Amino acid sequence: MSVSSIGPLSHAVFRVARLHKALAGRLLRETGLHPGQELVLMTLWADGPQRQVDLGETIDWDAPTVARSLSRLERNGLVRRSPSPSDRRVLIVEATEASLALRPQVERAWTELERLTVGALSGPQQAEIREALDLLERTLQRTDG
Amino acid sequence: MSVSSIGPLSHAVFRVARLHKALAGRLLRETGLHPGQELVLMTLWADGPQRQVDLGETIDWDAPTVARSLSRLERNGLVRRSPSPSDRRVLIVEATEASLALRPQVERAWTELERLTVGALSGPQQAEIREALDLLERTLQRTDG
DNA sequence: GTCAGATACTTGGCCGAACAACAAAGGGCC
DNA sequence: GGCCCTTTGTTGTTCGGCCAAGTATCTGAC
Repeated sequence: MSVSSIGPLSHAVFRVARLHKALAGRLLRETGLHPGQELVLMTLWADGPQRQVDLGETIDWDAPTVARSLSRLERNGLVRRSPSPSDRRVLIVEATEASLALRPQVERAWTELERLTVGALSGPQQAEIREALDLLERTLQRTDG
Repeated sequence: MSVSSIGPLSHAVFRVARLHKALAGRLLRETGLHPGQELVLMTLWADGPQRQVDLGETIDWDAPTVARSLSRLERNGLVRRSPSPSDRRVLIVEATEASLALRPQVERAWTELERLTVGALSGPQQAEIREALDLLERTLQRTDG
């Protein structure tokens, strides 16, 4: 009983995800960012200063992952955290001015990532794959808890 | 410029992969295995003793990941490594007898994972998604190097 | 035989990601 | 006011995964 004979769809998801993440890593290389960090920065660039918990909600990370990722970005001067005046539990996160220098590179990397992922797929094929992934996501979402 | 507006397909791949892996983690919980370790064991159960590099080839992991994962499995008594008589560089890996006790649970978990991933999808929808993922995989594979 | 290059594996470092356990602060209820 | 529960964020631990660097061994060209 090999892996693919028991769970062909699951195995395919595994492999696609690994390939995709590795590609993202290669494309982000020049920015010095690791896959995932660009999600944080892009969210902060797009939505502005916000609480950590809201950031985590947007990119769907749990609190510890957000906290540690921000610590690393803060250490590299790409992110700033300041206490909220209205609620002493929360920290307001924002992208620093220094981080803006990376924005063009990051957006170029993501555009390229999408281009390579879509590849030579035809319009209808792209739409099909997108629908398929959305369907998978909704199905998996229901298994939570 | 939000993440999904720049790379909707890439973002979808991210989210599906994360949900899927989290689900695998929950299902494997009773076995005490972490997602990924079951791939190693299933390969060894199916294909028998083999070199680390061949194992890595099958599950598509790089050498350091294979080495460390095997160290952990060896520490837990699920895997045994012995030197090859014909080539003193290589180690032959095999699943231990103790690991066989986990086999039914692992295969049940994977069956359940596939069932939940497929969800309520119709036959044609399943075939479509599988084709879509295969197409994605082939496209991404070509970006290697 | 010798030496360069390929191959097999390990280790160190970094990161994302999950779970658990914790501290601090807020909010509602009595 | 005092109490309980929730919310926010942190740290500890473990894991998969990548790159880079290093060791040991094999192989092939000369």
